[in-house]
Amino acid sequence: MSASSVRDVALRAGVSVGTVSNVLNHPEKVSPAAVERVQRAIDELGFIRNDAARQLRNGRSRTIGMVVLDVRNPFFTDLARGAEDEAAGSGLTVTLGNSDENPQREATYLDLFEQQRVYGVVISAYADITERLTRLKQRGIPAVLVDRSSPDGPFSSVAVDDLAGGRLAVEHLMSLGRRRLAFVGGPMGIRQVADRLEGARAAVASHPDVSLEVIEIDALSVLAGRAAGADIVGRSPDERPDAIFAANDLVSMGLLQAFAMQGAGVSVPGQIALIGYDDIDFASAAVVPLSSIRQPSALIGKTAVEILLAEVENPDAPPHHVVFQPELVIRASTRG
Amino acid sequence: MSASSVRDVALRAGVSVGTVSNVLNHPEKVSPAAVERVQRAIDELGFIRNDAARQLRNGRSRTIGMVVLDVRNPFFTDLARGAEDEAAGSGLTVTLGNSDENPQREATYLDLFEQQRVYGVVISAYADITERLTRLKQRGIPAVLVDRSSPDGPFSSVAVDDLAGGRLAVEHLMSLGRRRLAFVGGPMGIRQVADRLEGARAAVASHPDVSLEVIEIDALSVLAGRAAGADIVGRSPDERPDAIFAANDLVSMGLLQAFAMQGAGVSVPGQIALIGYDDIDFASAAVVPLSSIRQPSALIGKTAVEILLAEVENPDAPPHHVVFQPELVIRASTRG
DNA sequence: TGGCGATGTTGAATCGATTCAAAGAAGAAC
DNA sequence: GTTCTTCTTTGAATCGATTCAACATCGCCA
Repeated sequence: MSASSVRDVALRAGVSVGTVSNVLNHPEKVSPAAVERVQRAIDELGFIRNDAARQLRNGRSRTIGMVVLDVRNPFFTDLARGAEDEAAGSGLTVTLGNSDENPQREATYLDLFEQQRVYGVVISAYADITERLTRLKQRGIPAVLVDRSSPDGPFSSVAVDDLAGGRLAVEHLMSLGRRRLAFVGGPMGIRQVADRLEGARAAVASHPDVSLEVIEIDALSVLAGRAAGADIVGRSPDERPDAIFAANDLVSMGLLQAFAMQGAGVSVPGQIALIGYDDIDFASAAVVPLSSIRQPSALIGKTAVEILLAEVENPDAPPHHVVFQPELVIRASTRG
Repeated sequence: MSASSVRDVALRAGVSVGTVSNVLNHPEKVSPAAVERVQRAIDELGFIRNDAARQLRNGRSRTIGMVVLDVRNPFFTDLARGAEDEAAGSGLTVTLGNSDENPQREATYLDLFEQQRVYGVVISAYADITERLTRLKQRGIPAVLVDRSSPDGPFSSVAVDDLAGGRLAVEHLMSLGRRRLAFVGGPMGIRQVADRLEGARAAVASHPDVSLEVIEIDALSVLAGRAAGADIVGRSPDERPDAIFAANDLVSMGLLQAFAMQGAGVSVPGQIALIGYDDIDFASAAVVPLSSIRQPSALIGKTAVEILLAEVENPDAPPHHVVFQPELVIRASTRG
């Protein structure tokens, strides 16, 4: 019934608690005979280490805290999976929190992780949390920002060049001969969104005959995309854009749903060419397979954890900044 | 730099550690003046409770461990979200683990949760883990099975009636006049898959003119669905089924991709009607919007946590078993 | 035989929050 | 002034794994 402790194991094996602990943590320091006896005692008693006690003593937990903007977005689950696999290699776990683009929730998770004295934090930030992260750092908890390039900031980051991504997307749309472009995304407070838009603007800047309308939405979700799409459908045909760059694939899927809806009858790519961002699995399975800007999601997560591990080893090293390049994936939604 | 403890707070506030602890946990037992002084000291020192120490003393953590078959399946993220929201109401957190339909990973997570002395476990089981769960229970850690009806088992469960779901799906396909049905799903070791198939078989049983072919796949993923779809496309047209019931929406999306692929040219629902299971958001955004069997995913998660909380209060109560009824959602893939 | 190094083992001290029996303070009642 | 209540506060003991200085043992060589 009651859990057994190292003391019970020691008693049973006829050794001291120190030896039991050594068997668990530094078996090379213990004689084979003792290891054997302790192992048997552990098995017989069904002893399981108490993590809380280990943590208390060690001062830090074996868990990495991760916060993402939206767990329902496959991009982030892929990211988390990459992080988890890398962490597992060092015997660490990942706790995944979902901020839902809500500063309140984001802060709550960071507080929680601080209470838990997590090993480190990997976060796709929404609000400006420099202050909180600084406090964590003072406590000895390093943080790595993901999906956000902040080459000047005090914290390490792993990101994809969203400016380049935005440029890629819009240049592709222009290469199709489209001239009345629109960007659908938001909230603009999200750095990634702002960067993608900025990249788009830069690409358009050198083409005086091309216009770029910005349609701001309040979340990067299928629902928000669908609502924006319904608005566009409601316009007279000549006021609609002839190509849309959506801030991510969920939004572009929502747009597509609105366009394909009975009675809407906006053809993609005929009337409107459509490109998204992230290249999630579902993008290729949409009504019209969606073009997208691919990010190496799992690799981003993996890299973030690698950096985190390095920072725990060497807390005073200057921040690392890794930037991956995105890749254009062309499918039916921008073809023909 | 170094974190401050209750001792530091007590010193600064000029009270004893007991009083500080009482302010944190039972403020009603402390005089307003003392509460005020302690609060100020906490703020000034930036004191943050050490969870490991609390846990060690309390014997159990404030985290619920959850294991699902596939985090990339929106059904499970919805489930997790429902659980998380309910848990938050009681000041609890949820750690989400992903077994990937892998008994090894599943076991690893359960071990980890046992080490962590989690508050309770919510699991969508893959392998037979009765033994492990029993051990957890002896340790005082209750478990609730989700997405699996086991009315006779020793553990509480929250599920959807998959037999009924299978029946619903197949009856719908038959009502369209289809006669050469196929079930695509697997591995059969997954109870939910087996139940859905059994429901399908039961529905077919009373229709001697209807056949049900079983196409077993090795994972419930888009990829596995696509592979199965390619096989079907490779058959001569008169050997193909005229309706398919897929074990979940990911599989049906994979099938659909294969059918819609250039050169495949299998029309849905013209040549093959297609219905999935779970009714994930993406199902309605597919090439052909997919019919499905809807499960109240968030509600399942929420209910599981409710039961868990009750079991911690009252460990000796007999297991609870909740079964929700699924719902048929008809879309273009089985229309016309 | 004594001395030295190498190798293994010991167990008290430690991490930090919580608990609870005991002591203290303030007030009420006689 | 004394006794009883009631309300607060105190601080040592506790949870369980880990650490590390001190101790024991053994073999080896001078």
